[in-house]
Amino acid sequence: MKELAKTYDPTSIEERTYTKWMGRKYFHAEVDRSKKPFTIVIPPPNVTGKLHMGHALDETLQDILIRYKRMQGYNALWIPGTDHASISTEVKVTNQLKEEGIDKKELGREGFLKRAWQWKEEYGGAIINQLKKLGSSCDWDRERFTMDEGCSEAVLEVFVRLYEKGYIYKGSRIINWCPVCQTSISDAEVEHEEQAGHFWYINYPIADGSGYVKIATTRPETMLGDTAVAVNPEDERYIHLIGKTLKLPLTDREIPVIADPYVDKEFGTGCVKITPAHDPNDFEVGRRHHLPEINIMNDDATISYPGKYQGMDRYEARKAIVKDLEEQGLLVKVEEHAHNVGTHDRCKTTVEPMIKQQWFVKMEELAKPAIEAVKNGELTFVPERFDKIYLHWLENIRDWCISRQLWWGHRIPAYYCDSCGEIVVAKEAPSICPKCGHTHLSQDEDTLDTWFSSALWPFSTLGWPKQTEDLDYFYPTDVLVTGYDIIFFWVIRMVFSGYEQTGKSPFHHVLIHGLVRDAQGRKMSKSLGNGIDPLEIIGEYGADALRLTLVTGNAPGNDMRFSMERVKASRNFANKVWNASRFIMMNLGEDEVLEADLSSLTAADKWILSKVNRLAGEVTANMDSFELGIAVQKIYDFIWDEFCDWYIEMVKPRLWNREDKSRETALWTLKTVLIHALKMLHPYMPFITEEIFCNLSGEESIMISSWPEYTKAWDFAADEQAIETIKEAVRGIRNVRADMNVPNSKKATVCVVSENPKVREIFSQGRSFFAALGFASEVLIQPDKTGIAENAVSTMIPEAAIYMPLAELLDIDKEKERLKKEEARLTKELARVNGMLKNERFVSKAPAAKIEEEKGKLEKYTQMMDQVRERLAQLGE
RNA sequence: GGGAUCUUAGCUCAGCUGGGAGAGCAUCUGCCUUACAAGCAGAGGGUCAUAGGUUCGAGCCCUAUAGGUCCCACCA
Repeated sequence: MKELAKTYDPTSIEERTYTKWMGRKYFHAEVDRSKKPFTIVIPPPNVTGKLHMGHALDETLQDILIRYKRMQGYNALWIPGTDHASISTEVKVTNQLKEEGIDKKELGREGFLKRAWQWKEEYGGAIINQLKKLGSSCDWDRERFTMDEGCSEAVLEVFVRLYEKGYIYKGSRIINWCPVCQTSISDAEVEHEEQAGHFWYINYPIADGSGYVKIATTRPETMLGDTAVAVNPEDERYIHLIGKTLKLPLTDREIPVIADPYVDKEFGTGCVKITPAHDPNDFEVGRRHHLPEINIMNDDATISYPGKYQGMDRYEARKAIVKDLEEQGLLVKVEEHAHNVGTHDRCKTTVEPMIKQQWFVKMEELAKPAIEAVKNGELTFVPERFDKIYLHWLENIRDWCISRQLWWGHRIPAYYCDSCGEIVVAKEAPSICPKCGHTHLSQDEDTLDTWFSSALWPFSTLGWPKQTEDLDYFYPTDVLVTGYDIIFFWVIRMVFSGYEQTGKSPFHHVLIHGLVRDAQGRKMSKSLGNGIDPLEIIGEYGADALRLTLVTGNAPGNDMRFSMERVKASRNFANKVWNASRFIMMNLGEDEVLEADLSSLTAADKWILSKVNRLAGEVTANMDSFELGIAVQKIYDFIWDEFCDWYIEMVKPRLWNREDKSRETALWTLKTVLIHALKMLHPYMPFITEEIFCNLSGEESIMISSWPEYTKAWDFAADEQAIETIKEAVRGIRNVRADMNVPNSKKATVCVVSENPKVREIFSQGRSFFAALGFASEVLIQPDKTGIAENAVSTMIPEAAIYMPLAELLDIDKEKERLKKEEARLTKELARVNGMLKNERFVSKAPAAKIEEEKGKLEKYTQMMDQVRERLAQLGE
């Protein structure tokens, strides 16, 4: 047994403890058929990333679950790893090259990839080390990377399978194009934001000179690509125009007026310019009417349409076009108009819809089992409300554009015959064209969306496509912990991929958490500079304090605010635990072996055992239903309020007295209850609990100790009740002393009067600590008021009256005032209870237990009221 | 346009299947009581957004309203 320092210093302990855990391979899990597996895969942080509060929360929740299950005897496996993060990494490497004066394109694909891998090796590990600082008990021997050999193999396998099944196709579709990143992006990557814009009304002359058709647009520059104007077929205003030809201003082209029900008669002018190549709706209309698709832009969003505007940026062209229309008298009017524009979530550039050849995943069939999974309960979200979000997205899903015009990522395994153009999709490059026999085939230049590989993460990390032992045993995983912000990107894609490739949901539960915001409730962001670095918090207050802060008072799916006050409160709790332990260890002898049989325990001992026992039951239930915030709150309250503030104080007189026969049982109880509580706290605060546990128990590690279970043997309801009675008396005494301004140093005789012999027995047994807690010089216990001074101060509890002869201090008026306040409170309570019990409908309809409970209260309050009234009468009221 | 969510003490938030309003911080009053001043003992402070409804009973369930946040959506 070691002496502990006076305040808890996390820094040295955390480092040493984590090294110990790693050395002993506690985090490592192997297939063991004698145990049930419990598996979590980490949401792989980006290799470009630096640990932020969002990660800290995410990892903390996972670590809590893993440590909990490990202690419960499960074979707990937490697989860590990182994501290659195609776009962000590519941007970072490109910028790094730029600083060296190297142009990515000049360097070439191979050279670039070499640099990117170098970059990954150099910086990619940083976040992993940061995760370790949090105490994460990941199996680092199984660390993976979405572009490592195994994951890449899985990607190829899935791509080929889906292609052969017809679920992956290449096609010319309208996609979202980012002119800055110069790549296509998926629908999920487009953020819609409302922007203030304009509505330009423009006259398109009718070719036969019979007038104009007035259209309204928010993007006049796209008119260069117009190939029709559409009206609603039922719009009587325009029926006569259908089939006519219009002169497209600023061009030498003529375009038809067509009818399509897509047009809303009520909106704008009822005439819509159709630009199939630059608007998703127009694209659909165009395909329906076989309209030409005229691409008017280059990849950087400059105008490619031949003529005056060629080479201008899209916004520059907009101004020029508006100006020219105005000069030609074709601009009718301009209105202010707020509309939604799509932006690229990475770089915030306004996305340009464009028609391009891209690879897509056909979603309709794949989505079905994923929808069914939630509907039939194979997959559950915590909290449940995310079901709707998930289902709504899946039920309205569109095909997934998976090709990216980037180099960093999984290159699409499609090969084109240089001679006949045949497409071959295969895991390995074909040496010969199966169609024409030509020997030159070149691979598709594009790479896959970064989420394509993350979608396979729960099984690719376990060895899939090989049917490994690991896969068979650890898959499907149990819980996925992630933020609501990536349900669409990741969760959905993992689920349908899991069903398609493995026939199972990749996990049973999805625990959703919210965002960590700053103290003002703002998102933490680089641009605002309001981010708090988790590592700094760990350095100053310890990982345990940070972890506790992140889970307390937070319900699943809800955002939270992070403030230093809360961190300090957590740190203070760590210190509290530390000092309670220090106290116990100071009192334990050097090599004392403690043994206690339950019959030798005092009521106080049984009371605290009973409490910690019930706590174990409740905490287990809360944790099983992912109510981690509630669970830790209960542990916190137990340790601080019940164990430290009451039990330790109760037990002190027994410890001071070496002769006391119950000293040993007190020590045993202290140690036993503390260990129990530490175990429950361990998943939340792994470091401090490990340090104390090892010092206290001499055992190897709390991590591998067993989780406390509720046991009937420790259920002592009668003793709990007895101690609660004494606590009530102590509270009463403390109140009296506070009200009367009696310092604790001034001790007084305390007299307990109760007609009930059982109650007298309770106080008699708890005499020593009752005296200590109530600052009594002497405790008298008697059946009646014999010998009690007329002017003693009193406080009432059910079945007993407590008197304190503080004659010199007693202010009769003040005493009356106190009693009257009590009388008023009781009157209110009695009115409430009587109101219920006299209500016939309550008595006839409420459950029997509830009625009994209220009857009990009635009795208790009546007794107290009698005592108060009697005392008041005695004082001449 | 659709949907979700929030509105509880001065601040930040809990409150599980409906059964006497809670925590942390802050404020105030006493305490350096031999584990802890990062502490101990107390106190004050809330018509649980508003209006209805269901129920013996509503912070919790239902409906509407107001305000905030977020997500989705092809009205040019």
